[in-house]
Amino acid sequence: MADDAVSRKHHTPESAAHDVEAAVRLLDGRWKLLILFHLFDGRVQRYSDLEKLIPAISQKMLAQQLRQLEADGLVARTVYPEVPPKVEYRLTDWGQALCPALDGLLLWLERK
Amino acid sequence: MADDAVSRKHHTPESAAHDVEAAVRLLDGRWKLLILFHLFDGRVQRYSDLEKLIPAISQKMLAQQLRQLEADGLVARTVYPEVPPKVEYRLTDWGQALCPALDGLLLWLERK
DNA sequence: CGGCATCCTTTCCGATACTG
DNA sequence: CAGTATCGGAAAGGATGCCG
Repeated sequence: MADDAVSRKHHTPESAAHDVEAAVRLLDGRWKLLILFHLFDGRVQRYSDLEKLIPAISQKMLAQQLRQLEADGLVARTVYPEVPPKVEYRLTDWGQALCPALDGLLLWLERK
Repeated sequence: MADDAVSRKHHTPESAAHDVEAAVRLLDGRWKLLILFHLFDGRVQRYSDLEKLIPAISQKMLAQQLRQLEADGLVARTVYPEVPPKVEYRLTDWGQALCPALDGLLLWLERK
């Protein structure tokens, strides 16, 4: 058996393409990568912090992209029941683990 | 100054996001990953082979996605001046080098 | 065989206004 | 402060027909 850390799912061209597409779809959307890279250093950011860090984004898109990242399990959202409201965003462990994978893409791009 | 294989471009959140977006855009398009994974094993495929391998794709999209992959340097196109025409597609070295980077994304996805 | 041109539908996204 | 609601334009993508 020895079916441990080394074992990998078997992929056909179709299944590999399907799975990579699923991964890419998680990153798709005009602003998601920008948001992620502002969280990769482990910082926790408030909604208004992200608005300042990404000046060109509209509130609609910021909220929408954050909702999707949260629904997909990359970002965690914490609401503090205060007045005025305070909401913080940070990466999940899994979201943080995306960083080296994206670095692989950067290395590939630099190789061009 | 020992500025060799270890040296890396310095990235801000903006530049890293911008570069990864550029990489993702090369893969974006409903069918590109499917096409790439049918070429990753080193096989050379004719236009009509790809049509058979990806039955759901329209001719318009197959041609368009192949043009973009070619323009972006991932795929090489060879035309044989015969009647009837014969056109073959294969990965460039750089295109082939994308495979391990995508595998990193697969590993990340499997980790979920 | 290996396309390109055209039309049409769908999805994405920016701008703006409003709210607990 | 942290969103939601609505509108309209732009862009991606599917269906179909024609061509060297």
